Amino acid sequence: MSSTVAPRPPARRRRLAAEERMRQIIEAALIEFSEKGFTATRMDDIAARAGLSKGGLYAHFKSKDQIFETLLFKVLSPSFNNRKWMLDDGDTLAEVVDAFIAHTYDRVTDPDFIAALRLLITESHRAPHLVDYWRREVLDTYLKEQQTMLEHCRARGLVRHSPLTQQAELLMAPALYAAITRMIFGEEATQASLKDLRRAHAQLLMELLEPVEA
Amino acid sequence: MSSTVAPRPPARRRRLAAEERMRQIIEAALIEFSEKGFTATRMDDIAARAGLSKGGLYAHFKSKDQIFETLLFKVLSPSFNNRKWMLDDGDTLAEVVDAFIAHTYDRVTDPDFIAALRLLITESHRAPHLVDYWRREVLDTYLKEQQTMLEHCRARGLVRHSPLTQQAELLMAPALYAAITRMIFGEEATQASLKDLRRAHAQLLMELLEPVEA
Amino acid sequence: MSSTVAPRPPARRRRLAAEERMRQIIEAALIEFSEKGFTATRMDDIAARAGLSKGGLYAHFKSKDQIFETLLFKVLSPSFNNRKWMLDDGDTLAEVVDAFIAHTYDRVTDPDFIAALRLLITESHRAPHLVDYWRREVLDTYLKEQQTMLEHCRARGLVRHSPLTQQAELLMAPALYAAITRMIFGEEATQASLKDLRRAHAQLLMELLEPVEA
Amino acid sequence: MSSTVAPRPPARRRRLAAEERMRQIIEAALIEFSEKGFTATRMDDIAARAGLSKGGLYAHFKSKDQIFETLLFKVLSPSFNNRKWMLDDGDTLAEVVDAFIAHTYDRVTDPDFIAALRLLITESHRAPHLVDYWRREVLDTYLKEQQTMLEHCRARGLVRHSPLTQQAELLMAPALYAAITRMIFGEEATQASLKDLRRAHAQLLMELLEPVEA
DNA sequence: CATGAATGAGGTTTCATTCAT
DNA sequence: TATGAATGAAACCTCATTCAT
Repeated sequence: MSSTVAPRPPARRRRLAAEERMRQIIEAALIEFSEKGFTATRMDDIAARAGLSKGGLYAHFKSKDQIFETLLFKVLSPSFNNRKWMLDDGDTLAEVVDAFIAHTYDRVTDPDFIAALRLLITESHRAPHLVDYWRREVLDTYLKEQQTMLEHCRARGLVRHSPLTQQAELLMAPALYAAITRMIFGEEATQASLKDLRRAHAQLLMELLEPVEA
Repeated sequence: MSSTVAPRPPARRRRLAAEERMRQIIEAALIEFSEKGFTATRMDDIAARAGLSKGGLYAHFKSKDQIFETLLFKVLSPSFNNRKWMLDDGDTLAEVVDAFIAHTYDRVTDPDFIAALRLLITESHRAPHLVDYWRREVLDTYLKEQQTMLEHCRARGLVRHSPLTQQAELLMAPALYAAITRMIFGEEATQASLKDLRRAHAQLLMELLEPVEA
Repeated sequence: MSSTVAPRPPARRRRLAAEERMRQIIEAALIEFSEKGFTATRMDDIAARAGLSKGGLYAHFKSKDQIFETLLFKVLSPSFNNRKWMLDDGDTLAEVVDAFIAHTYDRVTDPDFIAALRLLITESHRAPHLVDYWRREVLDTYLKEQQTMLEHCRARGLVRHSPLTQQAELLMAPALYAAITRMIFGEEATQASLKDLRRAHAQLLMELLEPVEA
Repeated sequence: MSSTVAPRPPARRRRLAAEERMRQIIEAALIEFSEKGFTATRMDDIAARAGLSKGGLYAHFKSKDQIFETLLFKVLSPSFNNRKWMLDDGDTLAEVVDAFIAHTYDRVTDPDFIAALRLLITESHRAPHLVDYWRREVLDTYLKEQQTMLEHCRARGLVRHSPLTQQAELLMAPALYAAITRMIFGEEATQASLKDLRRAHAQLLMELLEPVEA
């Protein structure tokens, strides 16, 4: 891309606390790995984005693999996925659905989330143990919580019984569709269709959850 | 030099053999690229799976990139996506939905389809022109056809108006969810949940499309 | 040493049978490893001496370690040490001693032998299993054979009983002394003292083995 | 800044500490260099063994090479080789031989001596001037002293004329054999054979030096 | 056409040395 | 002085590509 030789700014040596540097490295790695994949990402890429030299990475991580594992561990920890997808309580169905849609599509347009999801799809095979753990302890837990919340809303007469209340995955499937589309076609190319899908998604939830009138 | 010129071998045969070899190479490349990504796949890997030596590949393709482009071109051509996702006509809603679900989940469990989708997510940025073309000429066309078909069914009183009839993506979003799950967790680990999701997906379609009784 | 840039002869690519190349590589490695030690030897050094490029080495050996192990295995196999140290039969004690001394000091001045011994001293810890095997199966066997031969000569009245006939190591200890001296001080610096030592060594054997007159 | 100037710590003490540190570093370097060779030894290894950090080494030595030279200089100085190999005077031949054997094999089992000898074999080429000096001023001097001592004993009728009295190297060659064996096979594996060799060595000296009865 | 040895560019990793703290 | 993060120059190794056979 940029074939001009960099003018080489002498780049004064900056010494940071190890913890801070590690944070920067992991953040850089998330972007690079997600954009290009594990193998196509060079240590130089990560180093440049983290603002130190290639060799400097090795003061904090033993290997490229270890950077990856550390990164994936962070990305898969419950705290990373900060509960914003959650269906929440509310006074009316419209409120509940609107809040859910808002949270969900915030997430879908969050670069860090897209990056993490892409990482999971493309490179999760490199750390099967982490992925197994994540599925059992994070994803399944989240789905069960959703289900419980739906039951709760149904008990209050806020929603009706529907396939969604059986399989919480259906709640967010359209948003995943949007995320994948974004991954493949890019942000700009999917701006418009995202809005349409989001609106239709909301309508779908309303239609499926609206209690039948007596 | 001093010997007689070797008789030209029958051209027809050789040409066929070459074409067959190329098919094998592309098939091998699809699997390897999809499993490991473009950069992590070695020419040796493709060669081994295609049953010839590394050097032999270069008799058929000029470079790794050319293999990739040829492969992506095939994968993105309408013929690869052999129309099985299509919502089809039928006599009752149940028939229509059942056929759609059957076709769709056949696809989701087809290794070649999973491989192609993964390739698209992971490596599509390597050939933006192909992806652009595919979106416009194949994907959007397909979605429009779906929409038309839904209109047709509605006109016949087979389905009712619903968010689905506005955004055909919603029709298959749960199946995409299943496909992504398979990609991340593998075939074995998602066998059971796939069946549940499939059933719930069918119910969802029924509930959303069933005409309201007068 | 030679700070001038090599004029880079285009070095036509020569394709050899794998076996022949491996022989050349091992021969080159023996010299380089022995001269500089394992770690200080670069793959480039071995490659240059073997007449191919660094990358080419990896067509024949998986790693530097594998080159080393293969080399040590060859060096420690009985065939490498071609039995020239052996005390042999003869008609008179002088003949026996002269033959032994000749064989032994031929060995001590053989660059390949010096290289192997140096390798053994400096780098044997890298392959303890090979060294263990060698001690048990090669060295101890050789010492036992020597002892047997001494017994045989004694039975024939050719030599008398002496500490040497109990510990065959004493037979060649002075030659090892010479070898070590050569290693430390180099060939040129030890030329003269080698001759003196050799003569004294022969006299020592005569004096210790000469049967006492009745 | 606003506080009182720190009182200068007693200069004497600090200087001593530095000297002690250097001693520790050199001792650590002897072990590490001897075990792994110069190139394979990392500054970290030396630092760890000397009980400070890598950077700390540079407060005392300018470079790895300087550590090495300083070390070799110490190891090759006459004081290091504290005269224990010397053949000494005595009242009877048995006494002389026993003392010599005791001193010599003490040396052979001294880890520092083994380390130094190994260093000499492996890495002496890095400081040819030191080695040259050592050969001329230390080793040859020592051999000459031995020779003189043998002459002295012979004059007293304690020993007879023999090849040993011509080439003092023969006196200790078997001990060198033992040392080399120890280097290659390790301490444990050579415990038993060392005792045998030592006994035979003593007998050999007796047999070669015992004056002939009139 | 096919093979696989060979090349050379480029990637990961190591490590002596420097320097901010 | 001491520490250890940071640098940069290699070193090992990989792999797309070429080419002799």
